[in-house]
Amino acid sequence: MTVKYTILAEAFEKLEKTASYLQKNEVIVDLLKKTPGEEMERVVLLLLGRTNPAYVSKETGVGLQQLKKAVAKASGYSSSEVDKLMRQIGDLGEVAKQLLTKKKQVTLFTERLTVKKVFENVRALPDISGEGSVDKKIAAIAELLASSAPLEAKYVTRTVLGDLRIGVAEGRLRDAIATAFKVSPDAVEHAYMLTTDHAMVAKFAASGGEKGLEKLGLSVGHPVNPMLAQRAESIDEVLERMGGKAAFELKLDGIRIQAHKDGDKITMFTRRMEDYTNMFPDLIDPIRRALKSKRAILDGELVAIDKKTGKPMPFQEVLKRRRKYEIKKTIEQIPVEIHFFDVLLSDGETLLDEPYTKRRGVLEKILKPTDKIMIVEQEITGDKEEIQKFMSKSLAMGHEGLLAKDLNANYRAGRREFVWLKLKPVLETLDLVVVGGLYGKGKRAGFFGSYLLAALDEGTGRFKTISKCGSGYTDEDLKELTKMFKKIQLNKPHPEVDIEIDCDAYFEPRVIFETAFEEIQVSPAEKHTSGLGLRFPRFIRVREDRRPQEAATIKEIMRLFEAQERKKGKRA
DNA sequence: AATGTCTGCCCC
DNA sequence: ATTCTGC
DNA sequence: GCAGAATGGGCAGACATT
Repeated sequence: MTVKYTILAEAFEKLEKTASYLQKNEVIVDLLKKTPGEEMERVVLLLLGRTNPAYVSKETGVGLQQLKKAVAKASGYSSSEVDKLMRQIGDLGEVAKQLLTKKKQVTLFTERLTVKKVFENVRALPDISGEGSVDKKIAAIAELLASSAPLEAKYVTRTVLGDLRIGVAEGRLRDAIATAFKVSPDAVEHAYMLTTDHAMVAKFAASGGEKGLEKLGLSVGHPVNPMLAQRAESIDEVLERMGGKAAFELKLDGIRIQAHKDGDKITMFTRRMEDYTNMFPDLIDPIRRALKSKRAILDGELVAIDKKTGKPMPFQEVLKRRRKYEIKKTIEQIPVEIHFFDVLLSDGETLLDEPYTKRRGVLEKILKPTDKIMIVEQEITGDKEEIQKFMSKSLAMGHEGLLAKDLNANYRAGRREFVWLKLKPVLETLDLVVVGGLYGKGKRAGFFGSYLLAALDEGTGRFKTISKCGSGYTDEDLKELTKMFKKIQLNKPHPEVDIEIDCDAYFEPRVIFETAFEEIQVSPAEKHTSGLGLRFPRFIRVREDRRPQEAATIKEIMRLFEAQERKKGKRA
């Protein structure tokens, strides 16, 4: 039995229109109940805007730019027409719907799209590769769109983009599976934590209820969604939330790595459950030798340490290890090590549901540290001064700060909760000049969704860009800023500004944003003309009291950058 | 062969 | 990654 | 407090273009 795609498209439309969890639940439950077993996997994945479970790393290779071409092709409208509408609406799915509505008035179509066809065609995209593949992909998508009704085209488009934006993700799906198949949300969540596979959870729940879900378990070699931490503002907040005492660990700035050992076989997964094993052949044998268990799943952070100084190298250096070619050469330039802090399974024992202290105990028992494989330094305390000292030590070592962990908490796979807290030093801010704006997408359609910021180069009197900023605004901010900037917008960069990045509008350097960030980085000049970039920029407020000549200067920022590097001990 | 554009449930 | 917002 | 949806810098790789 086949399910028509229009049923899905209509359900998606309802889900997009309502914000209520209860109503969303009704719609999804309805859909799941009428989905036959053989379609369950497709429907569940499509609900999440995907055609593969999260742990399968296959990408379409089609993003907004290529997809715009496919929409143009399918609708018969020009690229500039698509661009124009895209700017107004901020959602390519809606653009596709509108353009096809116009076209479909003159075209009759007979064959109705099925869920299976959409699913398989989208899923096939990653396998199209080699010379000419870009055009082939565009053609394949255009064909799918051409046989879609307008509403269907909206969601086909969004599915290809991997961004359904219907307010459905793991939480809504968990609750709906629970209701539809009469099992508890906790059972669904637990099963998902073990398998990382909603389609499988739905199938087992549908056919076997809670008993069915209990059959699912951890499997070595198959990634677990890593547990995440919330940010805390202060040590006091940490102690309050943790009940006066917690385990504190160094927070390292690298790549989260989950290492699996099954006999001799080692596999490494990232936070997004990508298999990175091949990128780190230099760690395979060390892990194998350091780990006493025959089978195990460990959680840790991979960092690069400068041999000369003993300090961590910038995150940008670690990123260079993320590669397919020239691995051997890069191993020498950027040697890495892993600091483990958790264990999810050891030999026969699944440890997810055990408290932190027990897991840490097991970790210390099964891991014999070496020069490349270590255990994260930890302190259990409730003493504020001691925590402060540990924090200072972490920063002096060149690390990011501390993680605080609830001593009794189990491992909550894939969750970001307040049982793990990150503590970082308070933010700095810079007063930067707004020189450009970029149209927003989705719920920011019709507004500038982000702004390009610059600093003053005192030597030349010119403004040079340092970062975009698209976070920190309230809805009200976005509305008011857009209104204000539309009045003074230019259609080319102001003559006093050096810009490499294309914007939708440019401004005379006049308005100043106070901008928070975590770190100053070196930036390629073809991106930011100041040669510097901000890590994690966010808007704080408009500095109405400042004139552009009072903005931060490149020289000042350069000094801040040097001070920052000194603090981390990376420079003399 | 060099350069440019786009993409990534990318990493953070 | 950070941040805001509706539930 | 959770979930979801906006948005950031910067890296390598895949293709397209010159």
